[in-house]
Amino acid sequence: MNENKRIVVGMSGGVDSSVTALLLKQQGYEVVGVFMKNWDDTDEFGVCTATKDYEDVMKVCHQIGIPYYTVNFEEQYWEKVFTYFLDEYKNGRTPNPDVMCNKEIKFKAFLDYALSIGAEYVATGHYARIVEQDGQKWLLRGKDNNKDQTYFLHQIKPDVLEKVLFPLGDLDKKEVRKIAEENNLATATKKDSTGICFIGEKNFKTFLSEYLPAQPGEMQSMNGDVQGNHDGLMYYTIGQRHGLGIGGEGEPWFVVGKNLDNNVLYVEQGDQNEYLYSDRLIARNVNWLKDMPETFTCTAKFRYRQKDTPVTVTKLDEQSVQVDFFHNERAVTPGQSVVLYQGDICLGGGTIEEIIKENKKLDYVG
RNA sequence: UGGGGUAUAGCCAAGCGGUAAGGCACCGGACUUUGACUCCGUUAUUCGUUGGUUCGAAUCCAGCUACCCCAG
Repeated sequence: MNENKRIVVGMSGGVDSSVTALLLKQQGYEVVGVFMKNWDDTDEFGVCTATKDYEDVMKVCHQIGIPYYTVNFEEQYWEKVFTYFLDEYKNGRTPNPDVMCNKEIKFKAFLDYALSIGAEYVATGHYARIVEQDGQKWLLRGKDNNKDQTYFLHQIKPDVLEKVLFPLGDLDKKEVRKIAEENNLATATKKDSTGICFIGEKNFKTFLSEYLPAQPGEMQSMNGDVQGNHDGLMYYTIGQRHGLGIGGEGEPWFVVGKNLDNNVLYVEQGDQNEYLYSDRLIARNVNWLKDMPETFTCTAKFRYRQKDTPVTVTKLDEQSVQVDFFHNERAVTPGQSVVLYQGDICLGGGTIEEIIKENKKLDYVG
């Protein structure tokens, strides 16, 4: 029944997308493996480090018996993702490039490409589920809650769900590894990739310094005392502990904010420090994956791999919301995403713009 | 140039004659498709320096050096 349905699988050269392609092939689809090249990461020896990944894609596709192609989105990636990435850092915020990559590249440019070559669906190795209920498709967390990636997917448009398959959504990571091993896939024991795709193994600071000028300045505690010097505000994010180099007496020091005008990084001592906590945020660029009323309660995540926390959401307009936390939250950070859930259903989410505590906007978080 | 005090890892800091705690920082690793957080682990043959006492000294004594405090 699936014989004549063509599916394009986004293949990264990792075990997840390999198994994705395999499973769809076994289900009888006409599967095409496509490797996305979004970044020219030729190193100082003239070797493109994506080459190794593409070799793995080729091996796996041979094993499965499907055709494979490369598609180049470097231009779109630079324009839509990397520019955003740099702009956010320039403004002292902490961007989430992977969220943007899913929104603009994987589930827009890449999807359009797939449809243009006659594909009925695009599939990826994300740990997330799409289910249909009452004639509507909803995005659900992956069954393997530990690997759930809906946080990164919340910005994709609802109608995109009609065209996407996540075959790994009902599997645990362990099962995926097992399937890969049983089928002797070349990527069966390949280590999971982490880190920003275009930075890879490189040092984050070194990478960023190649694109943005660093402006060293003072680190101050909130009372104005100078505690040390920073290498440039963009290298730090709210709640960060390491890399400050402040030793001495007492508890560890954490970044609690930044002042772009004065080029000051604010630091305070102790994981429980009051300056790290807030009780409300304003988010914009909200994407809804489910119709919701003007105000409702649900749970939210402010960072990937964080536990859900109960909140009340109030729509300010179609694109922005106010989110009130039931309990004070630590290190909520502008530029990161707030993603809303009801049970396993991902309702959508937006970009954190303002942090508020006791009705006062926290200006120091930048 | 009178009196008193302190000198232990990058920074705090235990130790008080029996063979260098701990915390912070740093570094390494785990975790992780952001940046972080978190977790685990390593890090002083040596206690400002030179001598002395002792079976044995970071610990006691003396000289020297540095810093601090009080008087000047």
